[in-house]
Amino acid sequence: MPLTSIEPRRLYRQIAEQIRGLITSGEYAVGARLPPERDLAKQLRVSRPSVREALIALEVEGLVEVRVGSGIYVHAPPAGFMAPGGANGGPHSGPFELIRARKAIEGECAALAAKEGKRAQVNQIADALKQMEEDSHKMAQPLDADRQFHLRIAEATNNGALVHVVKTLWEERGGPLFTKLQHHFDTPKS
Amino acid sequence: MPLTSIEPRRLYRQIAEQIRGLITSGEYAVGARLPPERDLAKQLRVSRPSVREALIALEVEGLVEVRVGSGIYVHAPPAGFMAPGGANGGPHSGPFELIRARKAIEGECAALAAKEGKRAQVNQIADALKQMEEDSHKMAQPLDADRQFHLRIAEATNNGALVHVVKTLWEERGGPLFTKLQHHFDTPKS
DNA sequence: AGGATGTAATTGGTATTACCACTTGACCGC
DNA sequence: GCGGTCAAGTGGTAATACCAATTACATCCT
Repeated sequence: MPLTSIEPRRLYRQIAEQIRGLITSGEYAVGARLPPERDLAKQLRVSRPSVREALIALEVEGLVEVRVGSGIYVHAPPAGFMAPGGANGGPHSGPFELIRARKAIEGECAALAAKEGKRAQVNQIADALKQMEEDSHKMAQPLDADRQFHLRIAEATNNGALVHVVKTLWEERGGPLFTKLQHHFDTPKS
Repeated sequence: MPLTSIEPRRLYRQIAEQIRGLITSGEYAVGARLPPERDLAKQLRVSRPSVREALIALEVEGLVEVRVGSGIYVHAPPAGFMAPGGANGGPHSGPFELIRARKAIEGECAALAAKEGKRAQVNQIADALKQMEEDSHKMAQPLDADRQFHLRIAEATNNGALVHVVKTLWEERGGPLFTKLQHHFDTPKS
């Protein structure tokens, strides 16, 4: 009984997500030094290696800069995945942007996949779609199957860059500030 | 003469570099499973946490994919370039993927921008376009202006997520292995 | 014999601990 | 006042242990 096929996101991604949230929410401005690794580990109730892994991920993304013996500093805001200021009056920046971006990009993916896709890949898409329907009947959130569906389409384009983009956009889901808003719009309609 | 500011590169970067080399040199083809973390640590004479940090960096870059309990697999080569020993049959996946991805996504951006864009943003786009023409007359590579052009279009969609995606795809350019190939296809035609 | 099933080895994930190198700032002597 | 020295703080790396998931193999039942 495949209930809700969980997706155990790895710790370092969750931690990175949290820290990313601290930065983008304005908690730590550009140039500011965020708490030492040991404090972060204690606050987040995780081990220091895990925190380090998250920080390395953020460093590769160019979000933070690590200065040996000094600390970790905010390097550059991601230039607008979400609202910059904490108490700002941003109209509809947030889940809406992600959803519309996904809509646009995944639409193009489908078009490309239709031309480039191979038969096996089409079958994978069909499988994901069927799985999604089954989950829907079980009153379960079809999150994972939905993700699989769109991911398979992206893969059918035989374009690694597109796959990466789609994957990234999906991972932005589950963010610290999104989830509580996201499900308002995620009623079975897509 | 400011000497050479030494840069004690951190271990995980050196390790990542080595593994990256193993991948791009064809030692490990796409889909292949590279040695377990413990073996890598032993071969490289470093600790497992360091290897893990390097692997996470590579994972963030999209080079490898880790499957829990199974192993680490090569996900997508940054470019299917002129490696002689490469036994891959991929046609020409590499810069082409990026260019086609950009074409698809930026096309959608333009459509969205046409609906959402404000007048000032349209002017910015026009400015970037003019700048690009001027650069072209100077026989200069219109790289930056070109980037500005597409970036302005993305910004005109008022969608931070799309801006980020476009920016990311452009940054993939200038990569270590791309530049020397890229300009073959970047003749003034886009 | 063949398929289903359970079990053990492999492998990544996380935690704990310790120690080293570098940076930084304060303190002290000149 | 200026310079050097030292100590506290912080990231860097290592070693180890244990857990969880996967996979392969052996086993058993039909």
